[in-house]
Amino acid sequence: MERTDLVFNALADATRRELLTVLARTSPRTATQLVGDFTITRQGILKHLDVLAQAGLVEVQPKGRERRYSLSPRPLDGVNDWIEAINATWRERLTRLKDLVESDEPL
Amino acid sequence: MERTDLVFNALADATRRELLTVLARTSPRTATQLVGDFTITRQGILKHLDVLAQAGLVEVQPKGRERRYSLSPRPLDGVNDWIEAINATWRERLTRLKDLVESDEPL
DNA sequence: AATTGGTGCAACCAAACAGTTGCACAAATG
DNA sequence: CATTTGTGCAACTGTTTGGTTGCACCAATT
Repeated sequence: MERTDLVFNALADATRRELLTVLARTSPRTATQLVGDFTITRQGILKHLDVLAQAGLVEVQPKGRERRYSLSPRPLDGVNDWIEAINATWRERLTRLKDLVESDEPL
Repeated sequence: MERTDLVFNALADATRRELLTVLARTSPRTATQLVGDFTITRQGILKHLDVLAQAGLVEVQPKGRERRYSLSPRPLDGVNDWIEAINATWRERLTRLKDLVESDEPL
């Protein structure tokens, strides 16, 4: 799995997106601190945090015996780029169609 | 599963993203036409197209005995909005931190 | 030194999923 | 009418994954 794929995959889960939202508001936080905001176990949260970290969407900073997680939103640019690429291709295709219709060529 | 969730989930798969890219370039296309661009079966493609349709990212247009699929990129706006929301919260948090540092208050 | 609290690792389970094959049906074509 | 070609539906398989419990470890506190 390459980077872009990891990012999209990480965003595919609602709990993980919620984690990012929480971390955008208040970071860094440890897994145990995050448990309160969710209904699942700390281990469950840790798995999600790991997926997010693999995608580069979250950074871990060990501090004493704690592990503090904070948001790292830069990979989201890649998502924007991909979407923009799709939109560009689509717009260009529409333009081609429009030109074709406006030219008085027969079908 | 609500709409936004369906969209994110649809984008999580590499084959589905590839499908969208192909459809952005050349649509509408039938499932059988699309097979050539991939290594998987028509049935596999159909499953992916169904997921994309559920998310509103693809539209189906029956024509004779064919079923023509075309891109419908509007749900991608929702993704952009979500990313922008995250970025906004994050920026605001950074600003709060900066203000806190610049005010000459003691720690 | 003993206890407490935060952490990671491993095994396990059930559900979801990507992808397949097989078949039956409907619409074009001859 | 017979044949071909595109389609949908259903069943099956292997793998992934979200989530759990249990345990061992390590650092801080007393």
